Amino acid sequence: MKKVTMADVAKLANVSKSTVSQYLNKRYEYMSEETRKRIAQAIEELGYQPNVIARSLKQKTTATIGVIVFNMLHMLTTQVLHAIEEECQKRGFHVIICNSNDDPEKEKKYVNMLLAKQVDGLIVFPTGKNEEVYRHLVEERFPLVFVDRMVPGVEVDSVLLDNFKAAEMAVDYLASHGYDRIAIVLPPLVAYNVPRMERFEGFRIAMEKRGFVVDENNIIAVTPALLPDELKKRFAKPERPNALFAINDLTLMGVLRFVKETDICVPEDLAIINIDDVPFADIYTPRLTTIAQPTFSMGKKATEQLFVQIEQKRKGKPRVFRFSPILKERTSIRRKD
Amino acid sequence: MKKVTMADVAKLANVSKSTVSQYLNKRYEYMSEETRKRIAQAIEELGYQPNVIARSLKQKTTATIGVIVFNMLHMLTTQVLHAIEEECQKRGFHVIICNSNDDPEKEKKYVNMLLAKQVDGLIVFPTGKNEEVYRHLVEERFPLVFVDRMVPGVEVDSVLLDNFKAAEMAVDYLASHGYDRIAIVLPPLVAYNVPRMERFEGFRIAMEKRGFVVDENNIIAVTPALLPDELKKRFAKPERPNALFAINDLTLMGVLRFVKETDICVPEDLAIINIDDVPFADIYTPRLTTIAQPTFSMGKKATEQLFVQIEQKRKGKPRVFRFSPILKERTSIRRKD
DNA sequence: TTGTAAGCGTTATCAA
DNA sequence: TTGATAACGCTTACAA
Repeated sequence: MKKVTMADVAKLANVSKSTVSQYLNKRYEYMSEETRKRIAQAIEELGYQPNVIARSLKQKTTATIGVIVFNMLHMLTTQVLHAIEEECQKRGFHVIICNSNDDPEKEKKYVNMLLAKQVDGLIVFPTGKNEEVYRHLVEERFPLVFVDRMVPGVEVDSVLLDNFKAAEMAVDYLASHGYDRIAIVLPPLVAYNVPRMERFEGFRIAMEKRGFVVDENNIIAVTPALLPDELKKRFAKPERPNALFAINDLTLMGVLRFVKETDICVPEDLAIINIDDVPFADIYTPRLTTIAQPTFSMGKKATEQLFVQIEQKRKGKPRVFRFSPILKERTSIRRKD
Repeated sequence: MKKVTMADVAKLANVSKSTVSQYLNKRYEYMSEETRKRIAQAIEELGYQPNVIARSLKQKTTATIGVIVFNMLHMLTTQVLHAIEEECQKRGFHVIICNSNDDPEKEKKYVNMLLAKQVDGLIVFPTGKNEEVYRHLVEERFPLVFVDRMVPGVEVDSVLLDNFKAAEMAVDYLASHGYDRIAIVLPPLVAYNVPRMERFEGFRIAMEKRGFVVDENNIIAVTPALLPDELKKRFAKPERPNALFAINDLTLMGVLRFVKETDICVPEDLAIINIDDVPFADIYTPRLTTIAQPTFSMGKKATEQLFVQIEQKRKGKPRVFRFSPILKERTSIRRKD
């Protein structure tokens, strides 16, 4: 459809391509008012639009970054993406979004495709299983930032929740409200999922610090779909927990489903706290006390950090930015006496 | 960082660039096993990766589409985007995502930037206020699909919910369960927001068909933030509604907030139904009866339709694809006698 | 079966 | 103040 090129404009304006190029790049200094006008008019008349691809080829920069996420439907992802897009928008950059769906093979393919497309940088919510791929990027000093998770063995600027603090916050809040039989609810632990590990470790440490013993029965590690049943089993056993700490929104859903299927009362019989602020926290009964991630700040920071790398190619030591969780005090926990 | 080019590979393999190009494009037919191997090895050795930008310049196709949405945080958006990404992934295409934030100026700027970047097509969740921009694209026969909303006056393939049917579904379900004082809850009506208008019209028509009169008091059109207060005012007046139809998830939130701030019982005092399936529908008490949009199918269809346009440049009459809403029967409505 | 050379639409260098 | 001309890295006739 669109075929009008710089040459056409040049011809119509009776100047050379180079002059048009000057004009487009606002190097007006040595340009007569006269030609400037003629070019402007020619552009207008032809409805000319520069071809960014051609420019990119020459300038070796595309004003585009790639983002690879492991779960597009997750709320954290949505919100961080929103912030990334906004930051890029400010700088005139575009964002290509790819969904690895937690599949390392896809993730790897995407990295390569995006590099082939000459993106200027990459923000990745990593699956955690492509060490060599990322290590290679680091060696090449390719601009790269991790978000949410990190890849063991790869040193890269990373933006993460302070997971230890979040777990500690949960335990402390529960403990200070008089709860003493606290169970943690999470998907099965796997080494490559760093936040999960950290939240679990944070929990264990906080419990010990408080002088609680962590009963093996109170580590409920099962995939969210099986959670309601697993919880029922647990609650059939003695020494029921009186508080549940769900390490993310998905496990929270499992917990709430369980609660709904039983006659347990929250917070009378059971206190609930979780990481990730969910949109219905305020309208649920009781209103849910949660530990929110500052998703917007995290996305902003990740983008800013990527641009630091893009602008000054030589980068210093990679830094890990830990964002403090935010306690949203509502009513799913009540002081117990 | 990456500087190895086809010429380097050619040199190392002792062949010409064209031969390497043949190889890369899998035109092996007239290539000796011998050279093939040499090229493969040279590529391997140098870690060569083709520069897609250069290819795009020549081939006039970027294997990239642009998507402009008016609200990145909306669940519908997230889910449709997910489907779009997946469909594109299958075809080896990438997706550039832009957020117009319902600002027509931004939307317009994005359209132009994406065209400059030579995207092969555009999927837009339109603000509804850029008629000329889109009209121009249509004239140029540029591949374009609208999702969720349409732009009055622009004839383009569009993927939308069957909003009339959705509204009718709500009224019918409520009526058949014995509710007779049904109120509709929605943001203020504006002409460029087609789905909103359609849902409202659908409601009005369905009510009339059922022989109900639509009391002006039962059209609660106010921005979601003010909704709880507005509803309180309404419920202070006589002839309270006994059922509420919220036209989307955001207004639903307003309704639920209102319910929470009062002592109204759902579904005893008040039945609730809404468009958009919300993730907590199942765990809310009572479980929420909703009218879901088939978001995944919609995203898939939009993408397929875009590729139809991309592949056969001459397109027939634009089509509007209306997707049927899906009633998710839960317990926020109970038979009334 | 492989190589030469001419583009693709810009930008950049250097003359004029 | 403006214009030739050579890149940028790849594809593609056409030749050899």
